[in-house]
Amino acid sequence: MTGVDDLTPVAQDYLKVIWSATEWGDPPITSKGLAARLHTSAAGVTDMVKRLAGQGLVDYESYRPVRLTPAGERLAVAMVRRHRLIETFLVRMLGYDWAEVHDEAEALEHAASEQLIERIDALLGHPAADPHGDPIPGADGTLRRPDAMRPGEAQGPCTVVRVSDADPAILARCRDLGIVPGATVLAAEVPAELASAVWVEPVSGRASPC
Amino acid sequence: MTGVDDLTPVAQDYLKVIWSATEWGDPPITSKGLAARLHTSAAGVTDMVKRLAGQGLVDYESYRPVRLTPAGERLAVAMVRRHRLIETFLVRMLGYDWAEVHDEAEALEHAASEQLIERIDALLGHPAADPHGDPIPGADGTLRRPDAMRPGEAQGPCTVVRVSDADPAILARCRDLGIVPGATVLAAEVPAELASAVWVEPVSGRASPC
DNA sequence: GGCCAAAGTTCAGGTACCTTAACTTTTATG
DNA sequence: CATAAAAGTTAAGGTACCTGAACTTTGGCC
Ligand SMILES: [Mn+2]
Ligand SMILES: [Mn+2]
Ligand SMILES: [Mn+2]
Ligand SMILES: [Mn+2]
Repeated sequence: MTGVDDLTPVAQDYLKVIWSATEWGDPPITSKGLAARLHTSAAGVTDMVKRLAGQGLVDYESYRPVRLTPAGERLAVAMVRRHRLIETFLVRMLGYDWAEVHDEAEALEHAASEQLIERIDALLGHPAADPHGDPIPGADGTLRRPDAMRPGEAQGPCTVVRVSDADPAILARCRDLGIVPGATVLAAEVPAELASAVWVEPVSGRASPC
Repeated sequence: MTGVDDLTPVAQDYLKVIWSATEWGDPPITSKGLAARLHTSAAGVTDMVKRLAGQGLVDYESYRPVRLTPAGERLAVAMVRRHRLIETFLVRMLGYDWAEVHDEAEALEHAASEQLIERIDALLGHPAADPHGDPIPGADGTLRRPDAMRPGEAQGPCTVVRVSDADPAILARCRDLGIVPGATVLAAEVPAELASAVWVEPVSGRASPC
């Protein structure tokens, strides 16, 4: 199990979802969560998770949440890198809207070769984050996680760091309100129903006194 | 069976290979030919061809070559369009060499959405041919087949129309010799071992008397 | 026209992934 | 802490694709 393309597309998606579940502080994912995100049945999840455990990619005990092994995590991060680079490419080079890019990347990530991914990365100038503000892991697996908070936990002017790409409708609304990574907003002005999808960082110290 | 993404990737490849076999005047493909091109066993081909026949995409009689039905041809041409647009995109936008582009396109063609294909087509300015000179079918299935001949059948200065992309080594040699679509060569100067991979068109009338 | 090699098919069986239905374990809660 | 709902697993079975081995058909050749 040396590289990501020794895996089936389904296995690639499982690892990616298991990894992503904990990226922003949530607990390890359960069978139910996997079934929901992968649009499959709970029975199918049990089946597949056992296969992944057999390959040494996840640690699994019956009736317990799934966790990645170091080997599984390495491959999961490689898939996340692929996904986010492809999303960035589609938005920057092909005019995709950030709300529609996810599904396309979800399919392409399994078909792109390592070579294509590295060419895209170079062409884009090694971007640090995808269109939603999610950090893009390096080719070596390194990942710089921004320490961001929810608008409810912050005060005053904040830089938008990330908007969850889980719901295209929320992305469209945020785009219309100018709530996009890099933009400055007042924490209190983020609508309540969007707040749980938005991560911000208070504008630092006395640097930007506008 | 309305669109190409109602098919499995394997079915997509079968249709594309069956169609491509006859593109340059060769007879309908046999089981052996399909097995060779698709890197699978003869038994697997029989199995799959029956499935395609069951879906009304091919006409099939035991021990006879396979032919596409009109429905199958429509979908095959759509796949050829995808493949060739992706090849063109990879060469023009991502710096791929024409000898390495085929395998990448072979995978991406199954993952790209119709929307992505049309965006690529527009971004490239609706190219008429792929990097090897193979004509790109229109979104409506129309295809203009250039009437070209082999170097052995021509005389004097010719425009290179197409180089078969079946063998990357031949592509690399042709590239080094300047035998690329659009270039002018003397028919007699195309090396014998490359001639069967090259299609040319005599430079017309007295137009280019150099 | 019969024979034989090549081509093609059938058969038995395997893997990955998926489903529904029945069953078990966990957990929440009164 | 008993119990019911929720979560999770097991079991049985299905589809797509694939393989090797045994068998059948085809087509070229003397
Ligand atoms: Mn995916
Ligand atoms: Mn994203
Ligand atoms: Mn393909
Ligand atoms: Mn080509």
